[in-house]
Amino acid sequence: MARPYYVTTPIYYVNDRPHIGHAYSTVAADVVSRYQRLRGKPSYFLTGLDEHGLKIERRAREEGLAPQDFVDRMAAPFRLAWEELECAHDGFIRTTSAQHRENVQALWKLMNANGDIYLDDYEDWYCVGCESFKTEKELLEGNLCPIHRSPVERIKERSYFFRLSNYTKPLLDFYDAHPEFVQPEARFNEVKSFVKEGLRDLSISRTSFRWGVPVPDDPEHVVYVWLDALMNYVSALGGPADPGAAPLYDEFWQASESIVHIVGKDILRFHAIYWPAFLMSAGIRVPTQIWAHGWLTVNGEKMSKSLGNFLPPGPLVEAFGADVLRYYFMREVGFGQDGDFSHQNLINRYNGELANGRGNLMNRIVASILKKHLDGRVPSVDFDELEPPDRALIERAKELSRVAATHFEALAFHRALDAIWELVSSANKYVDTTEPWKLAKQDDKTRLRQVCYTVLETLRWLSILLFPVMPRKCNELRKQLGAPPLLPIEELDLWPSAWGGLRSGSDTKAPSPLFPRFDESQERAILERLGVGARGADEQEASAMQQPEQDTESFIEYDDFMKVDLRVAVVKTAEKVEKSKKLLKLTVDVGESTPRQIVAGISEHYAPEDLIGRRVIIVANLKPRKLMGLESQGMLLAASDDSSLRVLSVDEDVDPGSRAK
RNA sequence: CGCGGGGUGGAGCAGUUUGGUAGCUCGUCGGGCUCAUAACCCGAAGGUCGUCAGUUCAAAUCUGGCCCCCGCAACCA
Repeated sequence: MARPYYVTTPIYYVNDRPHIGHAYSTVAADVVSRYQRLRGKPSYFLTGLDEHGLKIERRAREEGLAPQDFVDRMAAPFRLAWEELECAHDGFIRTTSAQHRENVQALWKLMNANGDIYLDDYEDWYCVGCESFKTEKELLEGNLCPIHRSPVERIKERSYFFRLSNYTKPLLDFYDAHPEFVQPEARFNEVKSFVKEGLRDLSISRTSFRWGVPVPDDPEHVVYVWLDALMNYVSALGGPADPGAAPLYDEFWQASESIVHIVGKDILRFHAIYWPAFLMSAGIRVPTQIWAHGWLTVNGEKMSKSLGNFLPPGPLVEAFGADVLRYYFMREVGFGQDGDFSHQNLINRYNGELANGRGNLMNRIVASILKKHLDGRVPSVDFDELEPPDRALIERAKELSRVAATHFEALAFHRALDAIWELVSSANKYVDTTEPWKLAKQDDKTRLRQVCYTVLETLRWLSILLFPVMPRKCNELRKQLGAPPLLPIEELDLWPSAWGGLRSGSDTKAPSPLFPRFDESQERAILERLGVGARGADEQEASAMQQPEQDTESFIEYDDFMKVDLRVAVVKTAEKVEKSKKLLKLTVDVGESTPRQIVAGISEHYAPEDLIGRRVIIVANLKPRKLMGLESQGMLLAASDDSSLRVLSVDEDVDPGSRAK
């Protein structure tokens, strides 16, 4: 009996709008799920939304909405996007659901019962204006709050901690015992080396905002977002909150053959380290595999807010159809590697592979020969009388079907499609070799029937092999072949292995090309409609909209500004800091008796010798701090954007030590 | 000496585990076919496999050094 298969996407942050990065993950999970289901396995495919957190709370307030109303509104575009993309999820989890919240609390209690949670002080950067903690990464240069642009303070807060440090060894043992736990392998190495460094206990509660799951028995605290978010994979199935009353949990978590989390490489650590540790602590089964896929660039550029090039999937689906976009995602880049989404490339693959390759194979037989010479019906043949080329194609189909299956099992979608396209190509060669148009002229009906049937049956095989990737087109193809639509049935493996499934005598349908070729003018029209290549005024305006608005509350007093002691300094020496990627060690003359040592993160933008003699501006009264063991007695001012960084300097006729204001 | 991945014809990739004619897709050029969505099929050109040295009868593949790119970690006062 086939054992269940469970596959998930990350839950997307509801504050975003769906873009092709989300779509890529979701399509991959859908393809896996459809494949497993075709093989007769019960499969459950989960996606959903992360709806908690400070950012949501704040956005809702800005819009004058209750947080729940806000997330309800933001959830709609995601549901629509997956519908448009034919992603047939079985579950759609929202972290604000009662079922999820109960399960997060249940998880907490289990971890607590295991003695892994304790209360302690948490120390981090805090912005008074926001009334919240900031992570180091959020801060602007010079410890400024990204929102208020004012200095943050180092303060302590009570917080619950998870004894993650106790799980260093159990995790490493687990990794050893499960060599395929993280894919691709290179990513697994990263995870292992991170854990080998030793893990520190993890703060798992916050008191700085309310929009989350309250900690059991201490409602002052809200559960840490990742603990909350990760639990979705279990809570969506019913989870441990309600023992004995969660059949999905029993089937797809407890008894599952495979539990596969598809994630982007950016959130691998949470899935490969924290999540198993939480589950071990709670005594819940750990998933079988974390699959970290790569990132897509768009026409060679990184997707970023400042470029405003987050492509929503909707217009692409409208222009090309869901199946074509799905095909492109799965075909273009190796799953696990980074890749590029290029409109031109999509069109090239469409024309070259879908239209000319598979589409035309269909057309040249069904629309033409079959219709003209065999009444448009699937001919009947005696399989014992087939000739060597026919048998060769059949053998090829069987072999490639097996190969494709192997690759689908391993989530190597591009390789699966590679194998399938070898079959398309073999079939086209077969038609050229057997020359059915000549057989028609010679009126050799027997041979013509054999050739036509062989091609038609190959097409039927293709309609199954490609079904996980292009469900709709495959059923259209089957309709044209006079075959019934493909409906996966539990316990029944529908993957093709036996020749001759296509019924003789069935009527083929009036052929309309499944993948009509785009000519040059259509290509241009599509690209234009999608706004590709015309990167002009609109785009700039859009990105200008993204600039932070002037916030009047963030004005500071002149006196505040004067607290910052800016001085002109002459760079005396400069050298790279050993083993550091970004740091330069400088000594500068600030007109004091001894030069100061300053460590600055500019090594990627300046060669040390270029700085010597420069008159730069430094913050002279900044509290000294050690960086990679070296004390920095001040801070060098520099301006930077996405790609470059330039140090501020003054003309030479100002003495070192002069105040800047 | 922090850990890891990679550098293969114009582009994108496979091949490296288990040394032995360097392969695929796209692009370019030539030919064939004419059933088909100007589609299909065949053939050709194009690579000192990052670099230097070593092992070997033989190295893209094994060993060592070096150069370059990219992740992770550290780090950006």
